[in-house]
Amino acid sequence: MRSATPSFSTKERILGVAETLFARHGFAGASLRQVTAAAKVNLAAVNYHFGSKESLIEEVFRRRLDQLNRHRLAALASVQARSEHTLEDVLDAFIRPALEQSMDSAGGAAFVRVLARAYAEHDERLRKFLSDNYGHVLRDFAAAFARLLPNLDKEELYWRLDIVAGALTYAMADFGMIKRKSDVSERSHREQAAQHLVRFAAAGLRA
Amino acid sequence: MRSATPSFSTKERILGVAETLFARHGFAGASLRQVTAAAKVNLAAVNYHFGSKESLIEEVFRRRLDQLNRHRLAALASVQARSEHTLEDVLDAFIRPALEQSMDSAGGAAFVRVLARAYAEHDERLRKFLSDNYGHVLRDFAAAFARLLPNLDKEELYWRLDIVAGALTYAMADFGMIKRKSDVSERSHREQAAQHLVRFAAAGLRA
DNA sequence: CTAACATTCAAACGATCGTTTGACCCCGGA
DNA sequence: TCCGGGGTCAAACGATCGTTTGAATGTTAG
Repeated sequence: MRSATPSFSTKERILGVAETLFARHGFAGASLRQVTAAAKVNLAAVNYHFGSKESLIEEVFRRRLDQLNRHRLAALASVQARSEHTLEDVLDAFIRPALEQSMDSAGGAAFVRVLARAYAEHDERLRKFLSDNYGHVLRDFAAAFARLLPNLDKEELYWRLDIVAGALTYAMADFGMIKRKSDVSERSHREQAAQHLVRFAAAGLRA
Repeated sequence: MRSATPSFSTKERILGVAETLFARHGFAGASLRQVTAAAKVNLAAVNYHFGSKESLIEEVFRRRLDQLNRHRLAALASVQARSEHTLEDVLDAFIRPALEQSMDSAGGAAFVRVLARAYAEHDERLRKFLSDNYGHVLRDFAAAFARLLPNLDKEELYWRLDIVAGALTYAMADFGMIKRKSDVSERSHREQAAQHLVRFAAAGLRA
């Protein structure tokens, strides 16, 4: 009776609210007092459960990225297991898991916006954390792209992957704001969105 | 180089330093005390010359965007004056002025990173300010794209323009960090970069 | 029941935030 | 010469920041 959502623990409520507020106001812009107030928990709960604001931020990433990158690597492995696969297949393996996550979980849509923020922030600590924990995923995909584009020299490939990654991150972050025709369901809308992104990125990589 | 020369007024030094620190730490992350210390001016100078931190942020944008968008509109008009012009021409009119600015002025490179931050921030006040003052430029370009892509319905076009704008903003923001071959000059490097971006974006829009 | 531990709570810590104040300096026009 | 206003300055304002404390409460095992 103490809370409207007693099924969620204090830790989980903090993570969920922090995700939303970090997406909306940035890491420096959202204060722990705003987070704990919205989560209906005591201010000290953050430092008790996570140790510091910095660690809370990392935990917000870890909770989603572990699952997301597992799905991405699985999708990539599935694609590469086939005798033949195209650039579009690899791009789909990268994009679709992010779209799925932004759909199925309530905070998933907020998290892709957090990701876009992390992309824009050039904060050294945060970049190192992401690179240390999830850098191997991006390297695997880069290798897959390199195999499919043998005529492109390495420097040029990295160039384009950088643009593609930035474009995809921004595009996915803005998904929640793009109006859709009312006669198509949410799922088919995202389905179309994924196909558009894949074709767009593939055209850019092959140009 | 001559960062603390007395030939620059207090106002100009504040604007220059604020641009750099906003690019590095964000609008909420860079404090007025950091700005005024780096600019070697008194803390109160910001509120004296600009009124508030919010107004300082707007002035940082205004100083660069006025010139940037003037160049963009001039380039667009020049392109459209020709009897025939392609998608690549219009994209070039949008991209090249930004690249020029990021090259010729010392703080220009920092400013495109500030722009990328503004893109990631969904702050209501900042978006309204930018939309009110520079929205007509984007509308002019959107109309030019629509004329060149008559088979694309409006909804799909806005979709792709959103992706393209995000990709270009991000790519330009990261220009300073992309390694270039040492045997090509800075100018020719940017020249190649512009061509790559244009071809990449055109392929995505036509896909 | 009691002891031991886990969690929550109100309150306060020192640091830093944006902003304001009022004295002070410099300098061109009476 | 004096005056007055634009500019700079150190200092302080109240608010808010992340973090810490110690007591109160809840939970679990012996």
